Amino acid sequence: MERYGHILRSYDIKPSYTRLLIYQYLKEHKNHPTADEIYQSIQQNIPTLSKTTVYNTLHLFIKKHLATMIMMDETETRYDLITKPHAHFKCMSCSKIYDVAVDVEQFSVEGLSDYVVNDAQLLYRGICPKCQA
Amino acid sequence: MERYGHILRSYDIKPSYTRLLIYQYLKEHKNHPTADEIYQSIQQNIPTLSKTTVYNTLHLFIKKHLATMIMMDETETRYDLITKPHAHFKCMSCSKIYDVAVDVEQFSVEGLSDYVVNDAQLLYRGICPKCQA
DNA sequence: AAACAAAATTGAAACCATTACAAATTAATG
DNA sequence: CATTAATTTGTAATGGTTTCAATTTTGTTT
Repeated sequence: MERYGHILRSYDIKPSYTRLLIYQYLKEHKNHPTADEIYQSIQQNIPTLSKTTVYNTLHLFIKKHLATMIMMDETETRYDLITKPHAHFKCMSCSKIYDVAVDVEQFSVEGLSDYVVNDAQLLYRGICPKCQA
Repeated sequence: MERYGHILRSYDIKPSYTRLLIYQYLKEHKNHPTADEIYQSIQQNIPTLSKTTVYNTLHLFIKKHLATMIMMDETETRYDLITKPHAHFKCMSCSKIYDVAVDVEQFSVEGLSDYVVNDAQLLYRGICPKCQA
C-alpha cells in the first residue's frame, strides 16, 4: 500500500491514507468502478469515510492526470442521429463539443470478432484552439 | 417537416407530430443537444409538451437505431487510471464493460492538429458473446 | 512542545437530470 | 360509433453528484 506513495507524489499528490487506498483500489480493480463501488469497498477499512472524500480524491486524481473518467450512458446525456462514424472533441476549458472527422471503421480492433457491435464512439478531451490563446 | 415522415417510418417509428419535430431538431442541430435543449426548443411549437415525452421519444429513436446517445462527463461516471489507450465495449444486455485492446494512437485523426489532446476514449456498444447464446 | 496555519476529511442538505407511473388524450381498428 | 391500442402528459420519486461550512488532521513556526 505504502509502496504507492512515491507514485502519488510523482503526480504532485500528497499520499494520505485515504488517497493511497483509493489509488490501490483503482490499481487492483480494472473493471471501471463507480465512485460508489470505491466507497463501499474502502469504507470497510475506513469506517468514517465520506463519499465526498471519494469524489474529492477522484477529482484530484483527474486534475493531476493520474486518472480519467469514462462514461457509458448516464445523465446529462447528449443525443445524436446515427450517421457516419465520427469522433467528438470536448474542450475542458470552454466545454464546447467539436465534431472531428474520422473513419472509426478503419480501426480494425482485434478481439471484437465475437461481439455484435451496434455503435462506436471516439472521444477526445483537451483544450481547443480558441482556448489556447 | 412532414418530409421526414418516410424516414421515421423506415425505422418502424410512427411519425407523430412530436416525433417529427424532435427528429427535425436532431437533424438541424448537430451540436449534440441535451434532452432539455430539445425540450426548450420544441416547447415553443407544442406548449403542452412534456419532458417525459422528449425522453420517451429519444429512447424510442435509440431502440430503433435511429439515434444514439453520447456522454461526456456526467453521473454514474466510472473511473480508470490513465494507462495505455484502450477501448471499452459495453454489452447492452448484461451491462458488463469489457476492455478491448486497441492502439488508439494509430487513429491518425485529421483536423486535430491544433487541439491539445489530454485523453482519448473509444467506446463500442453491442452484445457480448455470452449474451448471444 | 505549544500555537498557529494550511490541508484534508466529513456530513448534511441541495441540486438536477432522469425515471416511474398512472391519468388523460389522441390515433387506429372493427 | 364504439372499442382498443398507442401516444402524451404531469407529478412525484430516484439517485448520483455537488455545495459548503464545520471538524479533524497534518505541517510549520516560535
